Amino acid sequence: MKSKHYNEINAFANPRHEALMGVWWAGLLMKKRERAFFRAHGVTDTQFNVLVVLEVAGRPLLQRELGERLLVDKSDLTGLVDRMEKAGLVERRAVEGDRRCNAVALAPAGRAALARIEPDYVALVERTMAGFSPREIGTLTSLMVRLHEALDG
Amino acid sequence: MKSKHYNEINAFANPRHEALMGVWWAGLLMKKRERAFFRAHGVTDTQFNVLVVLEVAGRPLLQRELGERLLVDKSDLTGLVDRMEKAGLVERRAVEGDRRCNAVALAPAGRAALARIEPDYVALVERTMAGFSPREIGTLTSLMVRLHEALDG
DNA sequence: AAAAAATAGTTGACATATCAACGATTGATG
DNA sequence: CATCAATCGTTGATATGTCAACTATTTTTT
Repeated sequence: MKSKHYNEINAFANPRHEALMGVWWAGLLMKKRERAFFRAHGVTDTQFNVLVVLEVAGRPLLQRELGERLLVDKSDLTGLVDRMEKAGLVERRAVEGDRRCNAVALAPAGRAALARIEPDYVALVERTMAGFSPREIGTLTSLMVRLHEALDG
Repeated sequence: MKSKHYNEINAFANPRHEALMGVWWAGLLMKKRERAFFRAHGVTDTQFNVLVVLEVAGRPLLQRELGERLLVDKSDLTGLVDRMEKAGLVERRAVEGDRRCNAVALAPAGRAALARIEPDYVALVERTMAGFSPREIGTLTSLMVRLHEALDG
């Protein structure tokens, strides 16, 4: 991969823009790297995120709830859950008392995929962040929290 | 938009993962916000990036060069340049001495779009980062540079 | 309860994205 | 110079992502 041209997009010689662009660029690099990593493990990065969210929630989630947690549009969830259901990773269940909704639940193949992939994923994260001190990790997290508020709040 | 569920994906109670996830999340929020911003200005975010890269380069670029600078796959550039050419934003030019390549050049509508959109975009960036001190901006940029190396180097 | 508003999910149109395979060309090597 | 390898772009298959319009079903209002 090896991208060399980051500065060539930083058109505005503006420190604030440079910082924001750095975050954008890092997000793009992470996305690409994760896509390759999860592909080698038999799922897509988005599908893995769905599995993790279901695992953390500890209960089936409505497609709406999945969308909120993953910042995925509801209209994309239809196809995403379709594909995951076809692969046996999750299953749709009827919801008592509201026939508008589906609950999406982890299926056996989904739990198996989580158990198989998570250790490698954690190791990848550790390796990536190995060069940062605990203090720097804390600084980074708190800057990101404030950036989320600036972007979203 | 207003996303509330960031922590619910942070499955691993791991500070390094939390920091990395923060960057991932911020990148996603930026992507979504920029998509809406540029849509309201009549282009897509990816297309605007193409225009900026061409402007900064100051010369027509091969599709390959565009791809390197934008982290966009060459096979995606075919369609991207097709759509931008159809919209009059750029034009393909033959390259002397190498009939394999296209050079992509800014067209008048592309320059006009840049002139029209850039001021608003800069203002958006300024507004987003207004809550960060110059020192914090510097810290953020240097953390991002190191993260790029960890992800890509 | 009847009408109106809100909600969950699907569908369709479009724009990104990735990878593999391919065609045309050019460069490198013997 | 003849072959082989590398390069640039396109195409096709698949997966994401966005938005708007639509259906079916609750919930709210009156």
